[in-house]
Amino acid sequence: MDQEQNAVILRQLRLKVTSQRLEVMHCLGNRRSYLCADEVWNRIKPRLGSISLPTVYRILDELAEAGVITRIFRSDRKQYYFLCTNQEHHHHFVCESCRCVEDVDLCCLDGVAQEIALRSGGCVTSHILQINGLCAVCSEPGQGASL
Amino acid sequence: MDQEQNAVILRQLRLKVTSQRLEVMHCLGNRRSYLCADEVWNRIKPRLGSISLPTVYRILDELAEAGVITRIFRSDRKQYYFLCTNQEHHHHFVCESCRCVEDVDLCCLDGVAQEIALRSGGCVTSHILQINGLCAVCSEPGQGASL
DNA sequence: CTAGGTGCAAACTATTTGCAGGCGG
DNA sequence: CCGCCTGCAAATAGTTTGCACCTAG
Repeated sequence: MDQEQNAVILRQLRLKVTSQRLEVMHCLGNRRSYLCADEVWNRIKPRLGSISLPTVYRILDELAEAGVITRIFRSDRKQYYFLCTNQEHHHHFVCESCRCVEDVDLCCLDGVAQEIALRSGGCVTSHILQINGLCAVCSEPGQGASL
Repeated sequence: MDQEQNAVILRQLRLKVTSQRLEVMHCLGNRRSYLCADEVWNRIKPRLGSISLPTVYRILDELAEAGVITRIFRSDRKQYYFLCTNQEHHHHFVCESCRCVEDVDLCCLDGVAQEIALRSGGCVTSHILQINGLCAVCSEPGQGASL
């Protein structure tokens, strides 16, 4: 059961352990792909009896701020969320077809920060790196699930 | 005058050369920082007499699709646009304080694409890389303009 | 018991769309 | 003069907010 681990995470963040928060975390934690707010909502509604959409938004937002879940960028103007347990600094390879996400360990941030410091004197505080493409399954001809 | 260069770009994209399109390009082309749609709108309105906001949205969108301008990511859910003339593959260092943008030539995409191909067999089609921080001026204590 | 969390309904706001008229090529 | 482009007004939709009630600690 991951509920206990999720409860520990919530306590560390000084957030109360509520069934709503546990369900949101459980929902995202049990998949290798990302979801948007109303998809999370629809999945956990039957399990909780009911939960309001604003609550889902609030929970997703606070978990993302805390770094527990990651935002996935897409060109529609919706927010997507992915939960990964990898604590090391890393980035994501996101399949445009089936929405699955794989970890990518390579990151060139050190080099970039150095270049910026040397060239202009600015300092780096954060960065966004997301790789888009087709996963192994979806890049097989005729295999892709369409979004 | 950059109007003639911008007109050439529009013709290459098979877009009609209209005063609205020229003004949007001129507005973004004359700065080292990014703007959102309604900021562009407010800046070019007086120069054109009038222009509608939906037109600004349409122009920004088609220029971004064509790769003439770049989208800048921020956590509010607005779209920001930056025009840079650098045709080489590169990324941007974005100052969180004054909105200025500097080019960053380093990109680890090749390594990443290789890692993904080797590890799982997926293929990379695009990537997002944006470095956030404070530019040289804004990282001086007491210098930063606040957004 | 009490502060933080949730539900509800309503507001907000960035962005999009349909359509009629306008103008660039 | 034809078809792309624009303006207008209205709609869309994701997300946020105010407030009263509730519940975890």
